[in-house]
Amino acid sequence: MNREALKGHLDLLILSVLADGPLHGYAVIDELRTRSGEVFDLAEGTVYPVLHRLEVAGHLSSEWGEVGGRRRRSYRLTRAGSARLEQQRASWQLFSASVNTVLRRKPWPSTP
Amino acid sequence: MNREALKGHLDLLILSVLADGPLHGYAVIDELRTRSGEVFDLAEGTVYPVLHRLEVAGHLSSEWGEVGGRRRRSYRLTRAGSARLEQQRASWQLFSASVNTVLRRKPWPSTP
DNA sequence: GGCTACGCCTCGTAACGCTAGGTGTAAAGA
DNA sequence: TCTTTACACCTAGCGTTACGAGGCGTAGCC
Repeated sequence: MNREALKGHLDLLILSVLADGPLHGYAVIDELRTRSGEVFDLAEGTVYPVLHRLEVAGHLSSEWGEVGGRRRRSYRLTRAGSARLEQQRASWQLFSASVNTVLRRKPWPSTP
Repeated sequence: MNREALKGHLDLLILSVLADGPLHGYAVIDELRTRSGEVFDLAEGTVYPVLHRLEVAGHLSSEWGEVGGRRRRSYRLTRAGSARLEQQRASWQLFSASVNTVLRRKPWPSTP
C-alpha cells in the first residue's frame, strides 16, 4: 500500500472508530488494525498527534482515567465531531466514486 | 473535498488516463476534469511535476511535437508504467475496501 | 491592443504521516 | 531477580507531496 495513501483520510478513519464509543489512543490503533484486517497498522506517532489536533479543533473531547495502574486518555466524539464525521464520509464517497470513475473509463470500442 | 485527499493517489489517476492513449500535460488535466465530472480540477503546478517524476521513474516516455504552432510534450505509458498502473490499481482496491470496512462497522446490536 | 485559452515550466510553502526517541507501569519469562 | 514484552502516553524532526504563484510563449477573438 502506498505510503501516502492515508493522507487526508486519517481523520475520517479515527472519527469513524470513535463514533461507536469512546476509546483511548492505544485502543484506537488496535481497533483500526482489527477492523481493517491488519491493513491499517498505524504508528503511535501517527495517531496521537491526530487525536490532539482533533481535540483542539473541537471534534473530540478527552478525559483522563486509570485502569490497572495505567494512565489512559479516553476520547469521545463531540457533537461537532459527529457533524465533521458525516461531512468527511460524504467527502470520501465523492472522492472514491470519482477515482473509480476515472479508473473504469476505457477507450472507445472500435466501430468498424 | 479534502485538500490532501489526492496524496498518494495522483499517480494512479494520471497513469490511468494515459492508459487509454498518449496525451500531453494540458490534455491530461482536461481529461481528468472531464472524466471525474469536474471533481478533479488539478493545477498545472500539480500535474507537470508528476509527469516528470513518472518519466524519470521510467513509467512514462515523452515526445515533443507541435500542433497549430504550439509546442506539446506527449506522454505515453511504458511497459513498466502499465505494470505500475496495475499495482496501483490493486493498491487502491485494497485501500478503498479497507476504508469502507472501517466506515461500515457499527456497534454490536443489543442482544436482549 | 488586450484578453482568453492553450501549453509548458519551476520555486517555495504548508500539511501530513511517520520514524525515532523519550517516559512510565504491569505482567510474563528466563 | 532481571529482562523482555505489552500496554499507554508523548514530541521533535524528517521526507514526501500537492499546490499556489509566478514566469515564458503562441493563437485567436473582441
